Amino acid sequence: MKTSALTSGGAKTIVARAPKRNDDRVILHFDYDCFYASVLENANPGLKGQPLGVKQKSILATCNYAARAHGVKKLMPIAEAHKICPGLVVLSGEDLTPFRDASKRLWSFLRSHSWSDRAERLGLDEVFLDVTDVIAYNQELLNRNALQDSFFQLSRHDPEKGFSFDATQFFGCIQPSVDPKDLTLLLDNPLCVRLLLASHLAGYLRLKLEEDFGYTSSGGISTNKTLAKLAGSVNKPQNQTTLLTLRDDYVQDFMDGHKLRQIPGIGSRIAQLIEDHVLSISTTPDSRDLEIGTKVTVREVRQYPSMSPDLLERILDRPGSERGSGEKVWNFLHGVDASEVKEASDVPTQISIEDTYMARPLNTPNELMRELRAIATSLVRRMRVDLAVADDPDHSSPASQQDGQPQLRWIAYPRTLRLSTFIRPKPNSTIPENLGRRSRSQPLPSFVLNLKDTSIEAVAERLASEALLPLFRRLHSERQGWNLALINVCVANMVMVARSSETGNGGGAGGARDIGRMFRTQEDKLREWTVYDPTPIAPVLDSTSSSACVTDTNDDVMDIEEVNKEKGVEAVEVVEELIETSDPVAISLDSDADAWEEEDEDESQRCHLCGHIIPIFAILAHERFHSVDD
DNA sequence: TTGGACGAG
DNA sequence: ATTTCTCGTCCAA
Repeated sequence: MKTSALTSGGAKTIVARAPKRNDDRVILHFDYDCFYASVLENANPGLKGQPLGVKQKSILATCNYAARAHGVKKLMPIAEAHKICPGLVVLSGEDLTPFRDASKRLWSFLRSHSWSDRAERLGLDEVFLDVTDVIAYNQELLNRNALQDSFFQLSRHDPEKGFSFDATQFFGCIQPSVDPKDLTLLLDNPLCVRLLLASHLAGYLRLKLEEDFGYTSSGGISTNKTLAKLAGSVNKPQNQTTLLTLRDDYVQDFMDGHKLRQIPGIGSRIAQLIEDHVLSISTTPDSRDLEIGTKVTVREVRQYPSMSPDLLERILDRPGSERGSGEKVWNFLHGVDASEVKEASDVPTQISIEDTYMARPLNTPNELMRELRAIATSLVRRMRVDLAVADDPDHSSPASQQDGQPQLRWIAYPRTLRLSTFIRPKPNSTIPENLGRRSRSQPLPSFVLNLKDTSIEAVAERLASEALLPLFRRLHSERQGWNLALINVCVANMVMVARSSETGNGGGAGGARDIGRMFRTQEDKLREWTVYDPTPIAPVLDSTSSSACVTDTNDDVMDIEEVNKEKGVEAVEVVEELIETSDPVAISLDSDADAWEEEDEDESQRCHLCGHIIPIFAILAHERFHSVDD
């Protein structure tokens, strides 16, 4: 990297130049206070104020502040917690459903306040928000002659929407602390004004989280994700901190005070390697302590002789390590982080279910199948919750659902199924490290995507016996006695599914449209991915049955006509997937199928394998299902 | 595409 | 009775 020669007292030292920070953005970070415990308290208000612990298996995943006052800690064994806090109430937190639901609601609310829709969840209890454009808008509106009586506009279109605030001071804490009388001077600095506005937005949002949803939180305000998150940790709980990035030494002093391991993005592995180097510890095979990366500060690493991105790269260089990680760490040490807050998405990139069995490892085929079934059931349920929506087409036949259950349709589906296991380290092995963690994957069998007349249990049973068990045998050839300590089943490699109907309301920028991306439907977002509306061909058939998605080799989605033009191929050759028709029985039981036959015989053709009428464009994909399904 | 390492809560 | 249950990214083969 770039270096510059400095002369100090005659001796020349080569010093790596500090990277340049970009303060163009405004980033908020929210961290809900002891989230799991708060969810359970809200579900059962009688618990409020009492010491509460949340249990997973044999340990406390977390606890509220009343419990912490008694010395209870996260990840503490239950028995120990009861000893030091006899009145401790312990509830199970093994089912994550209520935590996921609450997390999603809070995230949806926060998300509606980023006009660029950049709202990223980190775990269930943290959210990054990019509010750059909201802040810029309000900066222009600010009346310098009446700062005390300012109004923050949350909407471009509805001037009523917003809140009053005093723009002569920050909301919450600031870092570093500044003389109040200097503040008027600082207000001439546009960056300072933006951070001040952001502190009030964060304060308002935290207040709403508490009043409207019942969750207190900690907040961090700065110009990138790393700084916002670290700032938020300065004053917790129930408070917020704005890190003033007005001068480079403000930022550097702030970073320098942290231990290496505290920097998000520097994990135990990286911290260990750097620490060993800085402390000149020869790599003795047994020098690992429990606390890793907590001995050395950012300042000490930074000031280590001839420290530079290149040196860091060499320190971290090992097979499989990320290229450019030297520069990345170097940037972190200086509070530089260009990573963007990712655009909000309703579709997860993967869903996994796992269970651990350390008390009693699995060893017999019976135990194994029981667990595979249980995990498969949870997984199929999660898929239907997170990847499917109720199919209520505005213009379709209103009397379509007689039974209570709304018909579901996929908004995305996974292509890959993966099974991972962990073998418990044997009683005595010198380095009981990994190598116990292994996984195998395969294409997801298409029957899992059948939403019609198929109970979760039935699908899960098939999934366990026809897919997971074979995968398991690929991992472990032994018939039994595996000493299994963990099973993880994951679906990944998501494919967005095209929408079938309701492509309307293109232009109208109504006022209601604004605040809400809150009310932005999943369909709205998926429109970007939608390439083909099959309604004209199969107007009667349930929309899921005829959804298709076209993808070119660059994964860019295009209109089918354009694909034809560009590539000179027939439509049938670029139809990538057709879901839901995998089960011929389901089709034949569908009375609508008759309508299809009558109306579309011209453009359809009989499948020579199952004898059903399939629209011409879908024949290829349909035939693929016959091969996949067997 | 697959399997693993690593980092986050 | 140290190892919960996830989710995401990146790399090499």
